[in-house]
Amino acid sequence: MQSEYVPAAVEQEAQAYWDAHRCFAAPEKPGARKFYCLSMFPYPSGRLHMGHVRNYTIGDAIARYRRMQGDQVLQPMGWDAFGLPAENAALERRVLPGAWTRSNIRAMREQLRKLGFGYDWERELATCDPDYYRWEQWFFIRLYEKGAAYRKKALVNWDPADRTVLANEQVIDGRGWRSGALVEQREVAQWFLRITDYAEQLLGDLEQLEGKWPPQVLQMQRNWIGRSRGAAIRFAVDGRDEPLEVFTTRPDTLMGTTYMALAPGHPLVQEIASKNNELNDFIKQSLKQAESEGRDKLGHPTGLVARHPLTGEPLPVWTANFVLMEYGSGAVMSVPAHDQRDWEFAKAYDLPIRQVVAPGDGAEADMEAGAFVEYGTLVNSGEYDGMGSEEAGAAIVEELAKRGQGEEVVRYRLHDWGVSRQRRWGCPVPMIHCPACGIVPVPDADLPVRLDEELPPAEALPEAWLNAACPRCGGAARRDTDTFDTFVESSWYQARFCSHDSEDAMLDERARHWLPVDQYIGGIEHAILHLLYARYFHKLMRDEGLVEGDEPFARLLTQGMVLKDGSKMSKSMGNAVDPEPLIERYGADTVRLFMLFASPPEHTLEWSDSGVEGCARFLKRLWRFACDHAQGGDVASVPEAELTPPQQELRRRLHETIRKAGNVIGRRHTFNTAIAANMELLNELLRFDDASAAGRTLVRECLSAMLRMLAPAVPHAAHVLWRELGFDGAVLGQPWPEADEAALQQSVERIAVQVNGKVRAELELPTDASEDEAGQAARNDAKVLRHIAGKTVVRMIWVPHKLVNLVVRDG
RNA sequence: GCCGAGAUGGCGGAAUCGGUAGACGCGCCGGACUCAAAAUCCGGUGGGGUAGCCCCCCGUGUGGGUUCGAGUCCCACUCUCGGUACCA
Repeated sequence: MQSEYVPAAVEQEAQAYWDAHRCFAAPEKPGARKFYCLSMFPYPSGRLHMGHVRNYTIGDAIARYRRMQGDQVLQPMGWDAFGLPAENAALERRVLPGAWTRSNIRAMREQLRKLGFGYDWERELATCDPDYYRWEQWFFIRLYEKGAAYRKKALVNWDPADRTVLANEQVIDGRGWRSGALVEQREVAQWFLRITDYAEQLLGDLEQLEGKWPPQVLQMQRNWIGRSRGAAIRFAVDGRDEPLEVFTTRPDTLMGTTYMALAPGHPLVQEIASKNNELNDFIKQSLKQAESEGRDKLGHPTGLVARHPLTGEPLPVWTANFVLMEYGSGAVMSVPAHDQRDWEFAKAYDLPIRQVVAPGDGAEADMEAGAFVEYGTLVNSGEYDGMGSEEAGAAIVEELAKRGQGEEVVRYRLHDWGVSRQRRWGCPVPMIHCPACGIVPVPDADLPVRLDEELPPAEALPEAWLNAACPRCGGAARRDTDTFDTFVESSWYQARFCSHDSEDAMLDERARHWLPVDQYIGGIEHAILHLLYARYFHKLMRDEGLVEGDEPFARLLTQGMVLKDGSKMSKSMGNAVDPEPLIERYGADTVRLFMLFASPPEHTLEWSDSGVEGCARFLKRLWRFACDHAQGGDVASVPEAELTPPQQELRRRLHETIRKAGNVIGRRHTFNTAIAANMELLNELLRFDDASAAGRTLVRECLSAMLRMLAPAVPHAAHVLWRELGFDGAVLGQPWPEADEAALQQSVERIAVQVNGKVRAELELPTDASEDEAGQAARNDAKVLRHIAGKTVVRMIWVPHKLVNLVVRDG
């Protein structure tokens, strides 16, 4: 055996073994306890970054740990392969997006293999494979057929130079991020998924995830869905048939309404503006401005007059820049006395402020200083005077309902999900537009609608691709030219991994076997969009009978960012550390060990070159120690009773380590402390100088347990050392070590002695010492005596196996 | 503003049932080996007092509280990080 640790050779040997024995293939075994461990799949940018390495190291360590617990583990890997960078690369380097993407996948797959992650590569998928997106198209058509997908015109960011829709993130200071052209708001017909139909479930089912997902992720999802309960109230408008509907969470303030405010994009405003130049100019101006809090409240009167639903009082109708078309109905009843924005607007345009709620404690609200926004007691509200806000609100809604002018409603911040993208490198929308029949889905038999991967994205789609016969009437028709948002692909990949090779169905019984994902691991940056969409898709698939259960990810671990010099590692910051040279220099095991040891998974991880060195040193020490032991030849096993006290102590330390490591990994995934415990144990072993048969037996017991405990973190070194030491089988298939209760027993133990809560001495007592014995020993201790001399012990606290606390008082 | 998480040595972090704060690693200091260096090994390392570590005092963001005993529980603050926001 090589007494010097050469990571490259070690890692090659271990990986060759795993490959040859298909160790990570995950067949379905009915009856076995399954564990589906999934790390968020990467976008194939071409190279792994340190964030990937951390993410996948954590996932792999958990998967390997569960396997040693006896679980049937599935851990797949794939590629989130559609997206803009491929199109940009195509434009910049004259390559095809598909070729570029696939070559990146090859490079990154090689990097993942070098790191020794235990993936079932037979299930690998890329979302740009027609076999994958075919089922996405199939499923979209099912959604369309049941009304869950629909097409409507929507305002979008339109880049006139690149002739495409841009995501909000791609608009910088009102200009397209690539073209630099001024972005226009344009109405374009787009596909939407009716996620708002599931808002209530998406919110309610978060309860199932309580304690299993990080609390901040649950809260972020709740905020994003943004449920609010309130009232829809309709105000008649003079000279119009249609009333104006508003949404308010404060119906109790209805009597304080002094004007109405509409979003500049409100249809009513748009209509009037077409005949009113001044108003039209105002709208144009206000639409141009980027939305931001704190900007001045600007408005313009529309000339319309609305009627208060209870009093009939005339209320001027304004358009105002602080009213959002995207929330509620794009119109608000303005109550300047009790809403700060309404108040500021009223001050700016000299509109009346009428207080109708007074502070509940009888204090005066200063209407000149600002709005009084809290709940309180009603005033100036006729029959509602004296009621509390909640009671009054309910009474007012009841009265409105009686008159047919309003009712209680629930509103969400969440909007339907616009999934159309005017991009080439994405999943084609499987729809045909027929002049006679309208929108007609592509028949299932004709799926997938394939992208033309040979066509450079800068070139226009050829007529041959665009033209299609209408599946319904057979007439000339055109294909939909949009592709899906790439978030659609990543919303169901976890299910397809289970049925990766199913040719006649999107999913099969294997998906029901493996789902839900038992442990999902990924970055917090996906806390809202990806995780919300994937939860939504799971419910859609459930309602189509494809999967069972309400949620796709039973447990979620969000790993912290990798920092260097205090800020996130990134190319743009210039502080990125490339994993590859590090693996070359130290080996995959050292990199993995550092990732797990430097901090707990959820925390940020501060990069440290010397920290990596420290991990490398530990592995070298472990290696050398194991080699030295192996060179000592075989050992005979010796009955436990014959152990000397130092041997017994080492054995106790071993089993304490086992207990601790199992505890912290199983309960909290804090590999850092499990590794630290093993480092301590190695330090003990290095001090343990005992070449007797019993001593060597004991060392062997320690090594056996240590290699198993370290295997999830440093699988290659553990694999080779396990074999070199002549243990049975491969360490990968071994059970996790179990702590031996008998070994944990000790005859004497160290007890702290406190006087008035301060530690003053340490005692060595028999483990079975009684309270009286402990008290006596404590009082007789010289150090303790100094602190109790001349005082009265009024009380003694006895915590068995831990401490004695003498409570003393002067005199 | 609102929501969430957090604050422990020079640094990353331990101590998650209220019971010896600072495990483990890094860094630093001293020593061994060496012609020398690297590597490796051994010892020390919260601050202060002090005849060296025999001991004593202080110490987990700040100020109070509960308790025999608080990093841990309660109240009030400060700061940091993350998310989100004219959401009616």
